[in-house]
Amino acid sequence: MAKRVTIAEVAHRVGVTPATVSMALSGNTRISAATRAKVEQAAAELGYVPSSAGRALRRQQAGAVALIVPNTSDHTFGHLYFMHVLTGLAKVAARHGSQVIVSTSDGATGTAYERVLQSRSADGVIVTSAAVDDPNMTALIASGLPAVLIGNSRDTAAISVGIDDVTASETITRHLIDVHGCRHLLHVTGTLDHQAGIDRLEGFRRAVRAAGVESAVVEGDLSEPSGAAAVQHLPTPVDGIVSANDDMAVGALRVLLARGVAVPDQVRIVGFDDFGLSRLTTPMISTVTVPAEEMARVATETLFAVINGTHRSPAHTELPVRYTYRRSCGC
Amino acid sequence: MAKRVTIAEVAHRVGVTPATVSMALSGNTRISAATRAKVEQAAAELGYVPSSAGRALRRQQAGAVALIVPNTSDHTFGHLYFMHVLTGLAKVAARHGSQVIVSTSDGATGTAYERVLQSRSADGVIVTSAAVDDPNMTALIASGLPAVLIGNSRDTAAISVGIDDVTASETITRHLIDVHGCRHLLHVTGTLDHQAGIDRLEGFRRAVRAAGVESAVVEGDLSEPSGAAAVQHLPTPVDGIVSANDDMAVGALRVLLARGVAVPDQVRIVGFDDFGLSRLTTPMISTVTVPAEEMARVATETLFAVINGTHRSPAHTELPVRYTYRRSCGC
DNA sequence: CTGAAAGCGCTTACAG
DNA sequence: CTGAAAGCGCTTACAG
Repeated sequence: MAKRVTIAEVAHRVGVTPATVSMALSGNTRISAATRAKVEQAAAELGYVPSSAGRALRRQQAGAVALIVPNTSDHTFGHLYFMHVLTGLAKVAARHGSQVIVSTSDGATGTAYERVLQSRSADGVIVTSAAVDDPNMTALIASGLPAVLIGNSRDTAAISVGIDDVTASETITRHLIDVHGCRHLLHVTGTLDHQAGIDRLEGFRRAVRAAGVESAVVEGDLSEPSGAAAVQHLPTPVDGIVSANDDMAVGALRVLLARGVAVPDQVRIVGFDDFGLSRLTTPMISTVTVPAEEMARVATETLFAVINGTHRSPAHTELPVRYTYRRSCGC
Repeated sequence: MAKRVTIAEVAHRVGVTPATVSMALSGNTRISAATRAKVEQAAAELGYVPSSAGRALRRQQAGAVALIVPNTSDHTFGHLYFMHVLTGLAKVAARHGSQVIVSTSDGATGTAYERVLQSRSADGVIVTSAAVDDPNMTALIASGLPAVLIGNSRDTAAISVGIDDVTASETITRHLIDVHGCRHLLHVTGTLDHQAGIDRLEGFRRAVRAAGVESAVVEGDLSEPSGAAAVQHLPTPVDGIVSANDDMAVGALRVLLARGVAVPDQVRIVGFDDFGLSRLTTPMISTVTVPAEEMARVATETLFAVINGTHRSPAHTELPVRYTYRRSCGC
């Protein structure tokens, strides 16, 4: 076990007080250039790294931000999504000299993020994929602790970063109708206790209503099997499927191909997310590219603004999506 | 900003000293049951959560472990792999009441994990995917700080958890030869500065040598494009491909299918990892299922043993793999 | 048995 | 301008 070097040892070697070392290393102009040079050299020689605990206790801030991962994220969607989010978060946190804590909110502990915040392990949290009216979420927002939500929330007190799911869903549905001439559309929904699921359904409805085409809706749960199940017993002949995510689109695609249905010639399929899956299938899946990493970057920048008191008023930032048309819609 | 409750406030409300509160909450028998009950109630009412910084400073341990993520993990492989690792790590850390820190070792900072350890932000680290003879890695191991490696290392001082890549690669190669009658094999290697790449190549060589079949080797970099490139200009007619990971197998598969080559009828393909991709292609890819999450669980349990002084001697734990034969090899 | 001090490592407000 | 104390919140070793 390598010994840890304290500020006192650096001070002793240079022949100054710990306070001087602290100031020298933080670039306080009160310390002469000569002293600073000596302190810096001694610190380097000894391999001094400030204790995060000592610093955190004194400064009254942890020097870390936390990403709250809901326990419901065990499938591939979750994996890819959270790595995009984690990547974006990590980049911004590094830029702010902050550590990243990943906190799993397992059912038992319940309010994992409250503990993270109250123990001051983290100065703020990024929360994502919360269900609408999740009591933990509303409590968190009400508590006023620094928190930024990735996604859309009805809570007007929330600070959040998201996309316009209604418009995105409407747009890609209209693409099937207007560009590819679909007249019998099926929507496989996401989880309808999440705002994204609700909004993507709403966008679909708007598009089919405006165009006056036939439509059906099957409720899914974002998993690949639920997408497969949704097309097992089609309620009606269908020439286009709008899936609320790519995983379900993969499931639907697989079933159709196995059944000898030509995609996109007989049935066109579009998905949502573009976190990695949609490029792997044959045909590749046309989808709404959700900028997860950028959402995380913006959310984390916002979080630091909240922590530093720069940002106060609740606000929602909306990021643009891209539409990535591949083979599965006929493009 | 919700105010933070300190142990002093709990003590004040109950009319005891902070020391008594600390002992009561930790279940110290010195405190009477009656007092403990009062303390617990007051703590609950006030919403007291111990400060992690205060506790860390006093106890001289952070109450956190860190996962070091190399910067080279930007592709999907990395995403899926690290989420498996992170999932396993998080479960074990939660069981030990420890936080999880994710630390990106960006090129600039270089020895990110040393800083994490020296600043005492974490009590130990899990490191993965390090290159053979990575100087940072050898320095870390030599430093004696608590660290467990996921993967195989030549460093005899390292504590590590891995699989037998040589045998796994040999076994799946022999499967192509013995079960499916392949006689002209191609190996697309992983990065050969990583032990896994070296070992998987070695296993392939052993199998083809023992069986006396023709073979060729193309060096890849674990990315899907490099798998595609490997089969663009085949050096020789090939009836079986052993790819050092699934991403490259996907790339190779895609090129062959686009060229009208039947898989598995004309060319059989197998991969490595089974982190999620291999089930998405058509045909699905036969592969070696690497138990990434379990490796992480075992590694993290070992890490806590090292931190607690229970585990001292360097050791390597080897976990079994599964062989998941799907459509791409003809099974 | 119990009360209260000491001290973990740091930084900044204060005294000189 | 500079030296050195105070104190962040906690836990345990010590004094009584």
